[in-house]
Amino acid sequence: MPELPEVEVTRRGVAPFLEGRCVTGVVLRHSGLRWPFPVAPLQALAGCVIRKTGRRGKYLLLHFDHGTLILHLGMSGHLRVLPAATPPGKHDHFDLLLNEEMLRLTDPRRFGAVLWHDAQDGDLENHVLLKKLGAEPLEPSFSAQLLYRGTRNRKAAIKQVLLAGDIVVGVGNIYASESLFRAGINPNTPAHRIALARYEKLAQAIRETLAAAIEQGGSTLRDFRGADGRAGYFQQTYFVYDRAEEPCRLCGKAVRQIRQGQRSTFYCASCQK
DNA sequence: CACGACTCCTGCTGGC
DNA sequence: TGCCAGCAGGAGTCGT
Repeated sequence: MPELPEVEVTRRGVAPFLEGRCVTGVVLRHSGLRWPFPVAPLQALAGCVIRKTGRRGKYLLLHFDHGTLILHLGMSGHLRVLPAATPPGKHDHFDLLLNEEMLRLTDPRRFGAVLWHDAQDGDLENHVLLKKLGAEPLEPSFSAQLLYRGTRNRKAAIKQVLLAGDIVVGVGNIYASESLFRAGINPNTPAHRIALARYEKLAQAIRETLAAAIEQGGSTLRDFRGADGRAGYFQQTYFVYDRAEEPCRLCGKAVRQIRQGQRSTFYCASCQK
């Protein structure tokens, strides 16, 4: 399930094949994913050059002179660069043609998105889906202070606040559990009751968790081009995620699984207070 | 505003 | 062996 590290690794994997390349057409095999495809703007991309790739939270951005293509992988989506003649599979919903190659979006569960932001509609940062997003966790704007100040009136559990994405983006269900474990914070703790010193540990834990995941994903970069790779996912070793009843890697006590807002959370009651 | 429930979708797992 | 309920999950939307 793509979280920020997977999305960033995807961006790095496909960027060399996209930046500076001219779009020769698009193919749509479905009316849309989470939202209907923006058919007219997509068709108008033929002849336009992809200037640069980017990322905001879990949104992948392809910048053109006249606007930006916004891609989201949902929880089952992945992108690959393939020969243009590659026959489509059942869940291949969108191709961006680039002469003899193409960028293909596959998404079995169709939680993903393909959207267009026109430069005439103002700054990309003001796009309805992007403007409420919190800080980028791997950029200097993210800090313990930001977490602390942002949570003074938040009584919800810290795990829930991290997932909400309005203070910091890109911390999905897996990395929320992992980061809270590394910081030694119980996921049930009301966010406004956590002191600045503990947010220092959490901010550092989030940075380290995400950076380590991106580094691990680096080995899959070449898989984003070609038909035989499994681009988009990479297996990792987790401290607590998906390890219910297994021994904590630090203290050996059984990892607990609880439900928070219809989502599974994993933690060690002994190491996280 | 803050927050929790609900929702979209398909593939996989477990129970019978 | 087959069937089906339940679960997984990002994040927008809606009701409170």
